[in-house]
Amino acid sequence: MSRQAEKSEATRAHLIAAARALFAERGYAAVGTPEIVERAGSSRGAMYHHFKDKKDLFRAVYEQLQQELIEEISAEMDGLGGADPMAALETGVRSYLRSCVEADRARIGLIEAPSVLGWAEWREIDERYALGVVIAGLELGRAAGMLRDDVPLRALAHVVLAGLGEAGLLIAGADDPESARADAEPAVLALLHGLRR
Amino acid sequence: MSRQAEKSEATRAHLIAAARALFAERGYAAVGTPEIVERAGSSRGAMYHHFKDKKDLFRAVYEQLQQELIEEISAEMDGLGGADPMAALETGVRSYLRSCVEADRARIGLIEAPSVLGWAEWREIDERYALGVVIAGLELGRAAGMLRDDVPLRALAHVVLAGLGEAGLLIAGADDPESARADAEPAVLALLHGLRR
DNA sequence: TTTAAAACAGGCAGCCTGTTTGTTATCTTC
DNA sequence: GAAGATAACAAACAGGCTGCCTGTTTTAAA
Repeated sequence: MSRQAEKSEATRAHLIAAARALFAERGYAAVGTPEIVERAGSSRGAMYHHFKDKKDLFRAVYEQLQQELIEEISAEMDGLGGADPMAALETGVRSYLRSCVEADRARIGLIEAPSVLGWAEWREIDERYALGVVIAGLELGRAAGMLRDDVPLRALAHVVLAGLGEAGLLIAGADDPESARADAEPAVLALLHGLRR
Repeated sequence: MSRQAEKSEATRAHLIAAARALFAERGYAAVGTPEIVERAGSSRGAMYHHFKDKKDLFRAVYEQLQQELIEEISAEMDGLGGADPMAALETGVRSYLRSCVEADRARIGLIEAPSVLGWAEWREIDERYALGVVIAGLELGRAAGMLRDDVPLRALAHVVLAGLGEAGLLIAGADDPESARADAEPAVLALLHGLRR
């Protein structure tokens, strides 16, 4: 990697990290680019060199977040060996909700992203990450004959993922995240189990 | 009602209506107050007299939306007579999804509201409207012994409502809302039926 | 009729965004 | 290795928007 590309990647990463922290803390609209670049130890000129606009920076933050998320979760799911699809789905749910106890993922990914990116683009990105995992999980469950297959899969995955997201918000926004998790987790699992046949 | 209060209420209503149309069309952040007051045939001075700030105007729009929504839906649910709680819930779901075919409710209530009001306030308002209906519906189902009662009700209501909302977005954002509804409705109903015992 | 207050209108200051122009460092090519 | 080209950054600028503040008019009350 060339010296130039290295430095460039570093400032890019600093900008994303600073934006991520600030967006998580106070939201997209309440944080200005001057504050972001100051925290990143950079300048607005550099920022607008690397990103088309503020929204583009947010998009990078969001994709990073999703990337991390599915890496974590699918690692845990794969750890099971793939014998039992239902167990894998359950593990995925538990893993996700556990990660929502630290809350920046929930705020950026579920509260800010839809309004900043617009629903269409948000959905499109999601499809490459979290939604993709859910769809795959449900498909495996069906292939194993463990889930009812008389419901449109794609729509079902959307609805399930939304429920999971809300559970995450419930946890992330609670005074006592651990006890909120104890409430939210059974709720999501109950929905999932209700899909068995 | 005095002549003054009458006129005052009229401009207030005009402002809310204009804001509602514009927010639904292009989103909260992309619409400025100058455009809102121009469409309302009013002035920024008047707007800041009636509302604390732009967010306060949005809040009024959102509450109006929720008000209309639950009036419509609970009217239909009550029309069933209350004999069968599961049928009432199903009717509520169908009624909501039907209303999402015209899309401003979905965009304002589900995409914009959480980020504009913040999750805590959004949830608080929701609790007085849609979430309240869902909680009541689930409680009736449990009282009738038709729904499993081993899951925290409040969390369950949140998760179900979020799923319902996502289904609404799926419909509102689709090229062909009617066919999207044909996919999304069974998905939500499948989750609901899965909660029976 | 006088006084107070509500309803509104317009202007002002401060901030933010996106663009543009300018400068420095790095890479490539001859 | 020198020179042109390009990427990386910096800083100033214009336009727009928000919230506030100061007036003005209309209505209600005393």
